[in-house]
Amino acid sequence: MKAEHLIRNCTCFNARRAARALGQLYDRALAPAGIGNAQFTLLAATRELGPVPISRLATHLGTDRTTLTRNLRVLRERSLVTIAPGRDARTREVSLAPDGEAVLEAAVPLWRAQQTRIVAGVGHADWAATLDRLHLLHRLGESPATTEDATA
Amino acid sequence: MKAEHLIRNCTCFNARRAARALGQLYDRALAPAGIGNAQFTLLAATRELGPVPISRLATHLGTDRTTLTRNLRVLRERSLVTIAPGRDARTREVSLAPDGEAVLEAAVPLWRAQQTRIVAGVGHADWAATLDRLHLLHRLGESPATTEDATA
DNA sequence: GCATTATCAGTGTAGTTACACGTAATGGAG
DNA sequence: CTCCATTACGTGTAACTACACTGATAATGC
Repeated sequence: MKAEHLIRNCTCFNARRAARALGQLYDRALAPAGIGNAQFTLLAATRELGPVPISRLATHLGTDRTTLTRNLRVLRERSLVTIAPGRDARTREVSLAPDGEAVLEAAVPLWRAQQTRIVAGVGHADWAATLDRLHLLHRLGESPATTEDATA
Repeated sequence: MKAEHLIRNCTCFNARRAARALGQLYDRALAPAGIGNAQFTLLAATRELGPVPISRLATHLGTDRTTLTRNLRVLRERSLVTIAPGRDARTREVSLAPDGEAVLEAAVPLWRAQQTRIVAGVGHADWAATLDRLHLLHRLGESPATTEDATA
């Protein structure tokens, strides 16, 4: 951990750089469907979770709630999702609109092709392990404390 | 790869979610120094590379060149970096300003503490492997083709 | 019932990110 | 020396991201 190679070893920098590169890659793959990787994720999650309150969606996706509010606005303006008040008057529930279903159907094969290329690039065996690492990093970020250093 | 758990297996989504979580974690750790993780990276890279043209910095950090232009503007307005024309009149070279040195010096211990927590959380042995995975993902994103599928 | 607390959501503000496009300077080919 | 491809850079536009703050509704305690 010499000061000279600080960023080369920074977990945060490397994770974010990898995420940027993958984001661009998936964005280009999904371009024919007219959506980016973030929107794809949002549409897919909405389809999976059915009518779902925004906060629950945010928790599920690991994004800030207010970020989701704005990201949903873009999809809503394109009629890809609908947002309606829930039974609890505080909540607003997100649903996949017909146009959103169509776009998602067009996007899934494009996503699958790109995903397959990545899995092949990493190698099938290593890919599962890679996904596990990403899950672990996410979990470490979510639970900031982990106060017991586990004598590591 | 059932359609139901599409995002759960998406390499892009998981990488970006992990990056978001780590970004927030490092942001909070660096807050006392008055900078975020992206700015920390930028300052550290500038110190390492000395007076450096923007494009070279962009290549080095894996960010878009135009993104760097704007991110540098923020640091420049805070007098953390200086930007001067290079010998080649097309280039503009970035240098770490005195204030930037001070901020960076204050930030490094904060960074190191957070970095250590992450390394401990992942486990020393696994951490190196994790970093390798992130490097690989970055590389896969950078070279989109990798045309030879290696019979995978 | 009423006050307090907790939950859900939006806005103001600001930083990060990248594509499409345009501009200026360099370096060769002729 | 001139023309042209290449290189380096900025701007317009738009999306993604999150914190601090605010308002509205629900749930709980008395």
